[in-house]
Amino acid sequence: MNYWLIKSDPETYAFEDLCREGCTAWDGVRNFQARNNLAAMQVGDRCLVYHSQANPGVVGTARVVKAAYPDPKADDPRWVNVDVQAGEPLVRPVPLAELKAHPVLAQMVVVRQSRLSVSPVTPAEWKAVMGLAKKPRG
DNA sequence: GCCAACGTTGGC
DNA sequence: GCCAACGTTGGC
Repeated sequence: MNYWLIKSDPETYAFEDLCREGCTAWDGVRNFQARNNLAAMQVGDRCLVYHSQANPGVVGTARVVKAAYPDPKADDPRWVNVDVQAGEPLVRPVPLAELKAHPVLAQMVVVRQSRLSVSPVTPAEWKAVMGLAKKPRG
C-alpha cells in the first residue's frame, strides 16, 4: 500500500465537499508528473488531502477506491482520474508552515515542489503528519 | 497584489 | 533543439 498527497483549492473543491459526497472522481489533472502519480495509485492506497491557497496545509485523509481510468472530460485519454473516498478529517489540520519547520516533512515532495498537485508520500512522512495532527499545538 | 517557480508555446 | 515570452499556480 502506498501513500500520496492530493492537492485542491478549497474554493473549487474542499475536503468538506469530499466528506459530503463520500466519494468523488479526482479529475482535472493536466500535468505529466501529477498524471504519472495518479496512474501509479492502486485501490487501497491512502491519501493526504491538502488545501492550497488561503491556509495551505493538510486537512484530512482519503482512500483510493478506483485505480486510474481515462478522464472523460479530457480530449486525450492519457489524462486520467482516480476515484477517492473520504477518510477522516485531521483532528488538527497541519499547516504548510509546520511541514516546512519539521526535519522530516520539509523534505516532502509537495513542500519542495509546491506546484505539483499529486505527489508521493513516504510512510515516515505519513506517520509524522499524523503525529503532528494529534498535537494540540505546533 | 506581488513574486517566484514552473510549464507551455512559438520563432528561429 | 534552443530559448525567450508568456501563462498559471501557489505562497505570502
